[in-house]
Amino acid sequence: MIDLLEVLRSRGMVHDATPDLAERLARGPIAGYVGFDPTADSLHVGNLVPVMALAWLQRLGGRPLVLIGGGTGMVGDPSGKRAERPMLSQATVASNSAAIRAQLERFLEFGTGPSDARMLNNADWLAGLGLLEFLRDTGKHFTVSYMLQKDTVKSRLDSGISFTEFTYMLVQAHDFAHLARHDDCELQLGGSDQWGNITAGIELGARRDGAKLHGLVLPLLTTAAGAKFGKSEAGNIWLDARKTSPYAFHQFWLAVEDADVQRLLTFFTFIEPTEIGALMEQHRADPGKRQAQRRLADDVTARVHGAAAVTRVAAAAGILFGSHDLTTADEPTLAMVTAEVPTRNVSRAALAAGIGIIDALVNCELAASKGEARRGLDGGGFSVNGVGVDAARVLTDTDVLRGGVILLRKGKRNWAALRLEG
RNA sequence: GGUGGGGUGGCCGAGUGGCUAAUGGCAGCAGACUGUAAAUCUGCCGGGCUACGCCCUACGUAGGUUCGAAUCCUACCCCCACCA
Repeated sequence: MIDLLEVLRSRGMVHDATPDLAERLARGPIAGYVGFDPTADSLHVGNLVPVMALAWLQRLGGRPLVLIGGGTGMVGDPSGKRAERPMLSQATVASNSAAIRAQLERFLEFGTGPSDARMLNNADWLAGLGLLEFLRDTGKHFTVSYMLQKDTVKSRLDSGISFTEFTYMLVQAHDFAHLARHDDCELQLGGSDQWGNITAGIELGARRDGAKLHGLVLPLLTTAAGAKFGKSEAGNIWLDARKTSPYAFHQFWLAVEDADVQRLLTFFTFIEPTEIGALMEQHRADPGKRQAQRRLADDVTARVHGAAAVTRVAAAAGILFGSHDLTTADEPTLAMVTAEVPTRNVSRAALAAGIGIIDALVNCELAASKGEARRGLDGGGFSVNGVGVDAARVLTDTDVLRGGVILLRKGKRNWAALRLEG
């Protein structure tokens, strides 16, 4: 039987793993965990690599544990000097966790069976943990020199690291050992930056409890251009449809550059490597068709937003990017488009009086400020119903298309709709 | 507590009295070319306005000197290194 390590390796998803993991996997299914910060009420695509790893773990018979950092989220990893990490209230953690769980259900089967996923919150055991108890049971097993050798600490010595951050690895180690004791968890997965923290947990398990624990870290995903993956001009690409519309989500994957598609297909879909190979073959034969990107976008969007969303969104994109003349498009076609695009209402009266293009653009958030709108207009970056406009343009009733909308566009692929109300 | 260094726009990093809304790089946005790709070239890149000009806000914070300050002075806050 193929094991987790083989599958992930064949997909280039193993950055490093503890040496005995292969042997352990050969003996049977394993429970493994990944930690997530409950700092937002949604996951974003950057979080998806470990999620996929957990999904593979489950597909191969293992039991995925999702650890919500309700406790560590309060102290951990304060980046930036001014941005003091916000204290999350229990209520926020609870609602964020619930939202994250709902998203994870798209990838994992939750339940109580032997290979069903479970969600845990480390606040449950960290909140009541006393300092003395922690120092005795966990701190005692680590030397400072061991901790100083960790890259995460070493690289921070010059720029400064607080005691809290320094201690973070012990808290995470404590979590791993706790899960090992109480939930038979023998494996921790995470990004490659987690290696030090994971091995600390393995150390603790071995020294204190005589447990044999394992770790596997995934590569840090960057684009071919070296940029951080998962951001667009609008910021993070979220799984939550209210934060990133299914249309925008699908577009994000569709616009991926050639140099990245193959890797993204292997990371974010369950498609077999041989099939991906064949797909890339097709893609190279006619890159302009973007078949690989289409497959990627459809696959991931279907998993996150459902197959129906893919159909809708692809149809809308076909119209928006096709050679359709929007001014003559029929109502159903336009309805399909406007359903996928951010929409603002305008009153009949306001439109009759005429709406300046600058105000309209700011109003529908295609421009962040009037100045930005003006500059964009000067550069020829905006269009109304597919026709380029300048700053003097005023929107009136004559711009209203069938179905009562006006379509505004910035650049090639940022759309917004004004809907006539009443 | 001492000594030294430092806090500039999303990030990095110049700038030591007016020519500075602040060089340069990165990131970002738009245009051209393409394939909703890359590369390349071009423009933009604090905000507002009844605009070829004007008004706000901005160089850690608060005062001060000056016709004029990111640049000088004072106090304070914060960060870093070494020492105690």
